[in-house]
Amino acid sequence: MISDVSPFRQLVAKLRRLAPIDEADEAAVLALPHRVGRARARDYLIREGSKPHECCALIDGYAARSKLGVNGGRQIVSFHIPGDILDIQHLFLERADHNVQVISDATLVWVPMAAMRALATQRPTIGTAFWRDALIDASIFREWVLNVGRRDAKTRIAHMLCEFIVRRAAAGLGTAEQTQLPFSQEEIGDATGLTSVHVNRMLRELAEAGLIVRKGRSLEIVDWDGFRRAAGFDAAYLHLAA
Amino acid sequence: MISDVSPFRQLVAKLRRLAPIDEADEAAVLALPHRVGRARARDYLIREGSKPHECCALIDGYAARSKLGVNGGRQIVSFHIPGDILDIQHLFLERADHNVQVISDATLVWVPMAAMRALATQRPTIGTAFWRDALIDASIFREWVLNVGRRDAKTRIAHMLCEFIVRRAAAGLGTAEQTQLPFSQEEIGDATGLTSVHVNRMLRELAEAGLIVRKGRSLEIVDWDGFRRAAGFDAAYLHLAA
DNA sequence: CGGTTCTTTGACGAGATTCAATGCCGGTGG
DNA sequence: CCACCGGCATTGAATCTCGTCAAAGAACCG
Repeated sequence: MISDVSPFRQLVAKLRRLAPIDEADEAAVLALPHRVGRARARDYLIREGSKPHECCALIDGYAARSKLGVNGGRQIVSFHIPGDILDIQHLFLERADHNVQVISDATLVWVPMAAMRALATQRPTIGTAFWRDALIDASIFREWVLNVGRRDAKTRIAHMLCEFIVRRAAAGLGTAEQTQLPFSQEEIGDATGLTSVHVNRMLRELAEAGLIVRKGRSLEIVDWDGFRRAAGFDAAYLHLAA
Repeated sequence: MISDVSPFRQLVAKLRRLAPIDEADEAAVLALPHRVGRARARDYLIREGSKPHECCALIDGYAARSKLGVNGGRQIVSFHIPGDILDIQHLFLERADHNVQVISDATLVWVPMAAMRALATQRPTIGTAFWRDALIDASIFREWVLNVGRRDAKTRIAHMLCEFIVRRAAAGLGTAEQTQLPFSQEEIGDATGLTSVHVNRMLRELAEAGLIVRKGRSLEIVDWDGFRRAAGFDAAYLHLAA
């Protein structure tokens, strides 16, 4: 399929939200050597222990980072939306310390790591955008430690969903009430440190409280303010204002 | 007290472990404008919501990053040792999204943020070291999400202590058997998402298993291999080899 | 349609929290 | 030097949240 839209459109939009990049910066991104790829739900993009030589960014679909516990249990440590760079850490770290998987069918753009590194150094504003992106990622991980460590199951699930919706909205991908959340209950469990069984029970309670509606396998928020309040969600840690 | 040792000695050593910095790089660090400060156990260095204009690094003592839950519960998200930069994130993010507290009496060096930022851009190798430091921090946060989300209480505590000991050893601050761990049981609980009561019970079991010895308020590992095995600890995520 | 994946529900058990009381240690001041 | 005090550590009992196991039902896919 030949498209008149650059595979870097979402990425450029994201970088623009992170730093005041100019036209030369944008041109440099668009000129990056690359290939576009597709992946199907559950495909691995990066495996723990590997040494990635390409950097990939999401064009369409959703992805998750995860680690495996000794008992075989999976812990998802973050979710990603179109425009996100999925492995900026390998600009400066050789070996992957976690897995990256898509959780829906997805389209991706792959760029040689060396080209990304060169871009970051030759275009300082883009370098700053990369820095901010990595630091915001770290802030999100900290919030997840708090989420999993100190919130009860219902609040925990709601908080994780709030974050996803707010990030999605900030990327111009739809408001809370419009968003169909793409997670299975098992994925929600793996992200919150709960079992899918318990996630199911909590979702039922959230539905009984009139905050969400479950339609088949996906769910929607119907009372955003109430939901946000139930989650105790404060978006400050996302550092959305540039 | 006038000292012939630079307040940047530990920091330079750390940067050297992260990237091949040369003598000019080192000279640039040593020439940084700065002031040395002291703090007492439990003092705050950075408060959530503030806008730091100085960057601080630990010279002596220990520190922790923490966030507060709605119910008032504290979640510690990382511990820090001498040489660590405590707020590299504020090079590119305006507002603090978490607290930084010292957990023992400590000595610190403060550098204007603008000077640190200039150092990172004018000395590319130091910039790389900063990048690696930030990315390794993020890797540690990911491991903590897994730790708190998917490991049982005893393993969780052991894992967190293993990490601390290994990082300390990597900084040349003593081996496992020599190390007197400086944590109260409440701090261990806040770091692992447990109550101090339950931490107490788990420490007793670890002691009964002959892995640790508790002396008054501090504790020591007596069987490092066994302890490491009990924790299921694999140091890969610390990215120690440069 | 047939198989697979995901959801739902119940009964039971385990692990962690809560509450409350006691003991220990180090520091401070009389 | 001793008495007191505050911060931690320790312990037990009762409780509760969440996990485990198991089975059945619903939605989606080719």
